Amino acid sequence: MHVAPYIPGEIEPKWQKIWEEKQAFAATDDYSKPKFYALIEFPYPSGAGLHVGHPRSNTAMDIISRKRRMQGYNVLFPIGWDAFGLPTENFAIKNNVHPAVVTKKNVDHFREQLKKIGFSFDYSREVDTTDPNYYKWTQWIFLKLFEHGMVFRDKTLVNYCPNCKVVLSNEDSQGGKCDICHGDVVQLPKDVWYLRITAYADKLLQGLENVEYPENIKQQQVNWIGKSTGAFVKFAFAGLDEKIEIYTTRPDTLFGVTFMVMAPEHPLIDKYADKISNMDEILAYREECAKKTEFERTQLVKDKTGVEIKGLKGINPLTGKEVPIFAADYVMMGYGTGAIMAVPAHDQRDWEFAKKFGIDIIEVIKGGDIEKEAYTGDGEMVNSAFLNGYTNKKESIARVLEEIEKMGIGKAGVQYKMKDWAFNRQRYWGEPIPLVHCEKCGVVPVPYEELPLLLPEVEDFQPGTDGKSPLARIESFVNCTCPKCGAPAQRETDTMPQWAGSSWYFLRYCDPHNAEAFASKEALNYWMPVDWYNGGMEHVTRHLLYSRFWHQFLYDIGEVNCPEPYMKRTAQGMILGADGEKMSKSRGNVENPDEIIADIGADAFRMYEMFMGAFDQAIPWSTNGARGCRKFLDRVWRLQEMLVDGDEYSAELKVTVNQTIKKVSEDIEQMKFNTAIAQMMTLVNEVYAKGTLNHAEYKTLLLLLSPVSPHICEEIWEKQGYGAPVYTQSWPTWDENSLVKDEVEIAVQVNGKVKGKLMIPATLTRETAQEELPRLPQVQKIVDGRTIVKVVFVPGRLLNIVVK
RNA sequence: GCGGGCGUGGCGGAAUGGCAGACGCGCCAGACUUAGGAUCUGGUGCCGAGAGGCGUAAGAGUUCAAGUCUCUUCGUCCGCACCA
Repeated sequence: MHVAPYIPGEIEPKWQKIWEEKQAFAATDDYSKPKFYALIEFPYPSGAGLHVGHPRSNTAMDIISRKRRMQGYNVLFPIGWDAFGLPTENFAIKNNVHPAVVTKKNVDHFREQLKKIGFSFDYSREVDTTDPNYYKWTQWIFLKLFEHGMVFRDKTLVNYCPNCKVVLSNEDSQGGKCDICHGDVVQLPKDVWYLRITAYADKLLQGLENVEYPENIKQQQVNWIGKSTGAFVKFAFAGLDEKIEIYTTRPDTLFGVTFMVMAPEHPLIDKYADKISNMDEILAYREECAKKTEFERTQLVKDKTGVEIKGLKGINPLTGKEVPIFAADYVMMGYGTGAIMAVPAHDQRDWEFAKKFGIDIIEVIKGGDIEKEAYTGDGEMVNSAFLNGYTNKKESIARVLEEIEKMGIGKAGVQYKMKDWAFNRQRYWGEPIPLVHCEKCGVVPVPYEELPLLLPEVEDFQPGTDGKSPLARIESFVNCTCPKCGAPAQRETDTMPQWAGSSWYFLRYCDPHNAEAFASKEALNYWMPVDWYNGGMEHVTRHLLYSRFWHQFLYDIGEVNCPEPYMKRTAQGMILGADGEKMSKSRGNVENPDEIIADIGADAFRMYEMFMGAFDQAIPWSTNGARGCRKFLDRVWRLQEMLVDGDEYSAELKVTVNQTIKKVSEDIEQMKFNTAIAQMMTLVNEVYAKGTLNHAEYKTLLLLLSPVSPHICEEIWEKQGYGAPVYTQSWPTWDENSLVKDEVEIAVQVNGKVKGKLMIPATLTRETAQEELPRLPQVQKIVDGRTIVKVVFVPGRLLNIVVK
């Protein structure tokens, strides 16, 4: 029988329309069924549209979702738009259109592109972070955070991008570069709203123990949080009624302190400026440090700089000895207390500084050569009064902590590298922060019933040169009455960062149209936590941390039922350009999915995205490789010409079909899509070698292939009259007894080297095989008269004969 | 410096400690044909005419058996980085 050619351009739109009309993939509110919540990071709808890298995550979770539906789960696989953000705003400014107009256009384009790939999203649950019905609840959660003391205002040095004219969080300025424009970030003193994420540092760490994340993701989060344990110790200033607190992880080396260092910006320097004889020099040094670029701070690390603070001396609280104090930029204001005790004998940085400035080095732990470098290992304590003779770091730390606590000069403590989350942005296209500044009452939250606090319409979104948001120029927005006392007051005019809306969107999907709450308790109890969340590595120390923080907070105040939002997290590898470089417009190596789909069809595109290599690894795009997948689908299509009757698997194909069901079922769960697809190719190759296949075999192949390439499977299924659509069918199961052939070929080895092959019955037991196989003439020939010392038989694999 | 990976054909990559290179791309040969970005069949790690030998970054070790486990070295990628 001859079939018409396979034309994906015709069948794909046809099935996409059918799925849409039938609401084929809408999650139901039948809470009695087992649920499966599959999540991908909702896209930021940029003007550039999708490139072939974006759908990799979606395709993987789409395959898993489609399979789970066929396995009887009530699957929630939603999509939405993370649409607030600076790129849109910058585009809007440049082209003089409203960001909302740009956003709508981009969202429509993204949705259209995604639909063309045939993802089984539940579009009825779409969310959009810029929709007032959505950001009402972003603001609501913010107010809850405020109510519980998790929001505070502080004037500190902040990361500021002069190009984007915006304050950035630590997470958004990693490596000293702005996350949006990649320009240099500078440190400026500024009044900023912070979210107290550090209060959740320990919970964020502990929570990792109960979730299934890859080790590298856990490690990155642990490193980012950067917990260290140590002690806070107070050193007095000689001749002054003032103490300066330092943080150290090595209180056991207190007797080795020969100087102290303060960050150049330390406020105590200013407080005692009149006692300092070289204040001019210090101010000049401070200015010099502020000008240093990130490159100079990190790459020229070895060259320590600093200035002695003349007129101030520290007193070692254990010895009473006076030590000099320096201002040096290897100590930073943002970590610990901004001041340290320096122990050059046992800290390499202090050692380098001491060498350069000619400061004493006192050994308190034996075991190294402190003339050559600092010794940080274990050893016998010396020159340390009551600590002398201790040899174990842990014990000496415990002993000294006991002593300083008794003396009231210090205490054990912990520090984190993670800092509180700088939360306000001086820009237009974000959620307005629902706070009011009242002269009498201070900062007053907008009442819950007034939410959403709408983003006002403006003519001009240019960021202010005065470091203020464009909202500050709109008098009708700024001027309001204090919700508490009714006096005239001013609104906060900064907006929230892009990460706000994405910190809880997975909760809204559970019940997206709810007007009374961000989601009903019933919906949350049923759907949460997310069962499987796939996304990019670039979000590990931002979105993934922020959203865990918000969720843990909502759990603590009883708004959600589970402490961790995501049970399992996986990450896809990046798709690189054909040249092996990251895809970018400037390199000209971007592959556009629309063109690929026009060329080979969405089904082949989806398949290649999964077949090209290990899912979690970066991989270069190859259009020829993608065409190989199209060739395979052509072969699957032409199987229609080879059909014969039969409701049961044929004897010849039974084993391979069962193996394929098993391998595809198991590999999909482990995201080993490439080997799952390879196995289906093997099956099809075998069918071509045989020349025929029956309906039972074809049906199974179509069911197994349907999560990867759904359109072609539906079309063949319909053409062959196999009944209700594939997406409503059950996932096939395999028969354990049909996984091996009756006769198997094994390798015959001598001393571990393959010397020949042998066909044996698959049922042969280990005992019988080891007994009888060596006696066979063909085996004897290989052994060649040598003495057999040992025989190892591995069923289905090999026979190894150890000879002398 | 700290943390986490990864090193296998011309290329992308397979391999619960058990026949290295599945599957695909590319390439070679043949068949077929209303010459196509078709399709089908066979071949394709390296050396060698062949028998055979050698092969998973390098070296050692454990084992009947190592790409896989252990140690050392080298290379490479990612993240953080003067974090006291």
